[in-house]
Amino acid sequence: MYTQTAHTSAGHSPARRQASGDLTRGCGQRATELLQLIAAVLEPKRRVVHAGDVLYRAGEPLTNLHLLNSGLFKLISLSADGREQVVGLRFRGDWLGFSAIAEGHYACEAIAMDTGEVWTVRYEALLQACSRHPKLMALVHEAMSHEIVRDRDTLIALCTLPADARVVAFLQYWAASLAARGLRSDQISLRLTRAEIGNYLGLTLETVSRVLSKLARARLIAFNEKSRRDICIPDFHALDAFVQRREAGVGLH
Amino acid sequence: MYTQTAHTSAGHSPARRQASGDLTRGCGQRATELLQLIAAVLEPKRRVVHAGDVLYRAGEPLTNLHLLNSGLFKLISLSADGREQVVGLRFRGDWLGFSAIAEGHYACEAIAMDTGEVWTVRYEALLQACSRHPKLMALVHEAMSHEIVRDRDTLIALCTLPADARVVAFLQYWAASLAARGLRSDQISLRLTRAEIGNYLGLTLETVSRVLSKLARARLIAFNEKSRRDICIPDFHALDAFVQRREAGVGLH
DNA sequence: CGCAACCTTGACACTTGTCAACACAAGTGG
DNA sequence: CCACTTGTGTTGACAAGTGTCAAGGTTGCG
Repeated sequence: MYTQTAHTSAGHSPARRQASGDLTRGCGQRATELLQLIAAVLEPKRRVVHAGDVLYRAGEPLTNLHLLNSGLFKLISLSADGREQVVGLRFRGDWLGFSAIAEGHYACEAIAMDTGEVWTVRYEALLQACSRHPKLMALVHEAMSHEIVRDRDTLIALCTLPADARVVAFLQYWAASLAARGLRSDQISLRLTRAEIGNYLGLTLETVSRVLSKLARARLIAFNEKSRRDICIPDFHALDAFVQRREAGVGLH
Repeated sequence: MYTQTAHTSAGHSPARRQASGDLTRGCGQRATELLQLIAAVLEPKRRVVHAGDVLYRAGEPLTNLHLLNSGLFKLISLSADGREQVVGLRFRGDWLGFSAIAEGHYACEAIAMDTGEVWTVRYEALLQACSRHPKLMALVHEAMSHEIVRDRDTLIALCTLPADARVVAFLQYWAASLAARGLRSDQISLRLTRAEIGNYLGLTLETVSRVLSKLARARLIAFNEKSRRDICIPDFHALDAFVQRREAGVGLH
């Protein structure tokens, strides 16, 4: 789609897609490592949450950071007129609240999409613990850096991919997140409505619906009989190929 | 349809303008504070760069982080097929390299757009210094958090704003970045081509050019006679109003 | 049963990308 | 000096992708 060419790149090829394959394995381990270390060093407050629970709201002063032990959260940025924008999803091992550190108050709202367990630590206590435990500090930095990278990848997807590729990328991201945590990834149950997915991807709910229908017709995904939010991915490779084809097709002329 | 109005979030969104009055001062101070502390504690290597210099390339192993004392950098993410995506801009006081911490190697390429001075510190040394100096650790965390917030704001702008509002938001972001560092912000000299701006905003260069021409016709901006990359903003408020009107759904051309 | 969410599908409009042509400035080499 | 090239920016005509609007279907629930 963008005909701007970039030769000079020969040296290094990030190969983003591929890299995430490796990334997933390491990630699950790191999550466990982080959780264990936190448990040992900081005695986090543990708390069970249910779908719809609000962990924090935008504007609240930052006193705690949260670590997701299980479950699923969505992060929502609110504008004055009440419109919402989904700005992120969080799985096991992810932190919640990093974005609050800069300004001292939460920049978004965290809502549970499912039953799960949240570990909460005081930010001050975490800072002190980091001073004492270099390993912990390194892990926290890694987690923040990881969030930066992930946001950047999202940005690239939104900037460069057409609607159907975005939806596919979303499914792949979700599946990869499951796989990284050792769960089966060919059978994913989206906890989001079409409107929320569209919101997250910068699309309308109708477009999301159409793309999913198209993918289903092409047998690249299959809906569960009961719920059209439960999606089966028979062949990841075929999905990949689908996106590649779109990119190549538009790119070459 | 797009009814973003001013309050909370800072960053790319038009909302930031109001807040940036306070925020800019704080930001400039923080930058100075950070630079002083780093200079005192870590003896950074200082180095002058010129337009086009490459500070690091994607894939290089992370050993150093960099702090921008003056000048301007662009961050470029390269995909396997050679396409480039501008994923960020960096000004005085900003860090370069945070995204490399997670994976241990740089995730993008940093290219100087102008003459400037870069301070470089070894990442290991920074970690150790953070253990000894809680204040430094807090500042580093703040900086990373700030990067997360900024990326998120960019994301929202790209997801929710139409083309002309994106360009306006980009100009406002640039002006705010200058103002935050104590420079005059009504006279900004973009160091980017139309293609680069479009790339950053998820638009084509033609669209960027058209929007800028339209803004100039409406007297909301003015080009310098010599270079059409030097842009004058006579009235920030009028620019804001332009975006608001677009969002309210009033057609105008 | 009615009601409220949620999802799907179609018709149409509009924003934006694509393609093409041209203008301009800065080099470069004859 | 001119011709030529290269990079950049502007503008127009057209097409494609996506949003908008509207209608109807399904599920779950009081």
